[in-house]
Amino acid sequence: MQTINFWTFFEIFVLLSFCMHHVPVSVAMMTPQVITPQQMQQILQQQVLTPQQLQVLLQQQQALMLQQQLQEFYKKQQEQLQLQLLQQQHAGKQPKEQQQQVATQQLAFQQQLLQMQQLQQQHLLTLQRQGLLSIQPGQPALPLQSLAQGMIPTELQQLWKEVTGSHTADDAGCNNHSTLDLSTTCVSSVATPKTSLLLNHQPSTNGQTSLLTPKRESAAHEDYMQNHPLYGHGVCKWPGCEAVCEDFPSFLKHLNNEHALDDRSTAQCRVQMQVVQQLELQLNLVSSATLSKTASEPSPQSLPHTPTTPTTPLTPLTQGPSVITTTSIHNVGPIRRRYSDKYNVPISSDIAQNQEFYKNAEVRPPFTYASLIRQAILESPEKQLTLNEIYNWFTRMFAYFRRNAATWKNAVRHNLSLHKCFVRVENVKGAVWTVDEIEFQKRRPQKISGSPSLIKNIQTSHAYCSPLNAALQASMAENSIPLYTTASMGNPALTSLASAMREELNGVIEHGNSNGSDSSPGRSPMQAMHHVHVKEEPLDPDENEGPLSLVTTANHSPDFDPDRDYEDEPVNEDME
DNA sequence: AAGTTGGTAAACAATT
DNA sequence: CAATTGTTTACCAACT
Repeated sequence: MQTINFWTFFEIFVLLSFCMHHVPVSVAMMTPQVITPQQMQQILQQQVLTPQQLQVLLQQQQALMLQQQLQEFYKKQQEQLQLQLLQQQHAGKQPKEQQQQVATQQLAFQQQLLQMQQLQQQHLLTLQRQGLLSIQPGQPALPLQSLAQGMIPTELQQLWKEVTGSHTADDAGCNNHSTLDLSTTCVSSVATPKTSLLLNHQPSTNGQTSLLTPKRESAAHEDYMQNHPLYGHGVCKWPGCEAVCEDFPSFLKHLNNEHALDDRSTAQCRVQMQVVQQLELQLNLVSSATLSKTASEPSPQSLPHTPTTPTTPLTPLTQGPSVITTTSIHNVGPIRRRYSDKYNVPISSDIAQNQEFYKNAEVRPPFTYASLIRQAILESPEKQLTLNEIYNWFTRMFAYFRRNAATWKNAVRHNLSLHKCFVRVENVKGAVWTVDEIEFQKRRPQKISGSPSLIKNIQTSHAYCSPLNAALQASMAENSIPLYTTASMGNPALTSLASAMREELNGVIEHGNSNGSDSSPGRSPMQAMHHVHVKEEPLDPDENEGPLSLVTTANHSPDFDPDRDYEDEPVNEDME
């Protein structure tokens, strides 16, 4: 049965996604007004935000994405329902059971939608309270687009810089992880006309629309304390927490202890983004599968990039003002934080799906040099590259590496020499570099931090539940994220997704085996799947990347000239 | 607290 | 000769 095959793939894919803590990307592609997960990730990495700001940002993003989805979803839901039923009736082959099943699934979807909507409204309320979304009575209601336009990355960055840097005297309030008081300065500084976001909503009547001013700071502070977005009715409202806190100070203490910006909360962010992505993916697939059910399947690669509607604008990341520019957010000083290892972002799919982003935005790719070099080599047809070809890959793929060439080229050479996983092979016309995959995996221990119960949940529940649902439940339970996808998400129309996953799966299966005796608690079944032919020694777990089966397309950045020498490009480091 | 890992800088040799 | 390629050491910061 095709359906069974599909679910098998789907199941594995979902598990894989969560095991890898894969940062979703297609959301950003399809709803370009929203911050990309990468930008979110960068924000996380830079740790310029307090957990509260992060939470707000996350909620904001979710609200935006959900709102954008909701409008179209209703239409498509109806469309699809009718079309499917029609098709099935005409085909006459489907037993009534299946028709009923389809109808049930439609219902489930709609329930899910309702939950999303409720969540969204909750988010919006929270945002209003926070002052991040100001609803101005005097202004005419603007279409959703204008809200989205207020969310361009640069402005957000500016916003956060403003928030975190505007009051060094009271810096501990906003910028220190160890304290959680989102001071009124934070609130008032974001609630400026410049940065306030207009929402296509009726003006609220509860007085929350007024902008806070410095004069009202103390009063506002009181107000804020009473209206802390995460505190209400003596209960912590962090998603899924609901811890009882007698008073506000104890709540703050609780917040500080339990919801600090650590691996756990960032994992929550990722999972939530993932959830949204999965939902959107489903929405997209439902509609596309409906439209092309009898036709050929859409190409797998095109799936994540297919716009929801033909009118969806191109990603603003490639457009003027929205491009993340050097002056806006380029990293100051050396970045010593490690990304890929910590967050287990699969480099191949990240790069593949965010090619345009990395090509145009001067954002440092969240991977180590070693990972990038390996990626470059493995992407090549012969799985080998000369040093210069590696250089070229860097500059071709990443705008970030079109500057400070001396620095990163030195780093590349340094890495090539230093790491055993890079093997120099003498060639007829010089030398090329190859990757010793075993060595590479050896030196990259991986953990899924503190989630044995997640593994357990997945293992025990995926067998009999809707796979995605089970994985979501498990993941969100682990990460204390409320379940707003309780409705069954199964839908036969998602078949086309299977082929998209097959590629990734092929890579995984082909890739790995383990010594088979791994029973460490923090290990996921998917990780175990990864080691297939690595038997020699007790290796550390994989990186979960698999052999790069998600092939990147070869379109070059329009503004990148491969012949140009970026080495001496004047860098506007300019004045501080 | 110590060890590990990764990024940067730099000295230097070998090769082209 | 210069430029490129490759090796190595040192230091720092983040992380475990």
